Amino acid sequence: MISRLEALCLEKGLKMTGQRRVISQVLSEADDHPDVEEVHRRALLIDPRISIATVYRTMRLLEEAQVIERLDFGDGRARYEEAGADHHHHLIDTRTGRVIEFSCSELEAIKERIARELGYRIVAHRLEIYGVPLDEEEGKK
Amino acid sequence: MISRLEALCLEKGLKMTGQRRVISQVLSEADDHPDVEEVHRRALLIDPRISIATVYRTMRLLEEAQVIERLDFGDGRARYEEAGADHHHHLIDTRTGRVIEFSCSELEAIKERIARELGYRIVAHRLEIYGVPLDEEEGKK
DNA sequence: ACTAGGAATGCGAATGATTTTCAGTATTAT
DNA sequence: ATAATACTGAAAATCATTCGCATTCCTAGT
Repeated sequence: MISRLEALCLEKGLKMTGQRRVISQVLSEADDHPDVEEVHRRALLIDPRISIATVYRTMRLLEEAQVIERLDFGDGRARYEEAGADHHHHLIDTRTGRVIEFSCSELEAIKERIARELGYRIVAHRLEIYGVPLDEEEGKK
Repeated sequence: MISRLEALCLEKGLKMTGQRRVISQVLSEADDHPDVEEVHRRALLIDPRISIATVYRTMRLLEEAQVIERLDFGDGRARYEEAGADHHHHLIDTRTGRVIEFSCSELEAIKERIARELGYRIVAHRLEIYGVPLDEEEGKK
């Protein structure tokens, strides 16, 4: 069967190879924000002959085709998620690395307004909040 | 004379060496967002015997001491700015790389609210908008 | 189906930013 | 001043990512 991302790739006219199919499947099934090594690890479970170089190449390809989005949580490696319709942002738990997604239409509106006031059209943007759980804070007292 | 950042370092009890003084001066005088190589280049004009390794070490030291802030505009190298009192964000011109700073108290309030709703206390956050000038858009028509 | 030809892959080497190692030097408290 | 300790320069080491090249795999054309 065809994974969600594979279908998207076909729509965009990308040549589909065995390894791209596997990587598309991995990314379709992911509900987190894996880095390249993690994608490779998961891909190897499906087909053990995929090289990390191919994963890097494919991630770049998919990013350029806007099928996935590259994220950066400041830890030195790129993370990825499916390029969604909904504009959301990330709250990163600095203790555990857990990532919570959220979205806020007010935020979007304010951003648009700020860009317009500065004379710009937004081509991309990102908001990340790094935080620690409130309940753990209490625990420390 | 003592540069603004050098004073800050002294306050924080950092040992002040010749090269740290030079780097502090460079950073105090900068009104842009230089990367490590650029800081090194400017430092060399003041004292030609400063090594890039020392610049890297000092930038990290100053970042940890919260004297400067590390930025990341997605081009693979770290940028820095003086850690300011005012919470501002960056709009990056994707055509020229120019960086415009802006701040918005509404944004701050919304972010705080979102974090609280998710059960977190903010320890850091960042918002970057990447855009192209509106007037250049018109020119293309 | 069958084949040509241009992509895609795998491997290892190359890159670019950053960190570390280590021997020598400078800084600060005494 | 002096000792103890931290800092520096230079080069080697790392880490994530990209590239070069020989081989293999798709896709279009027949």
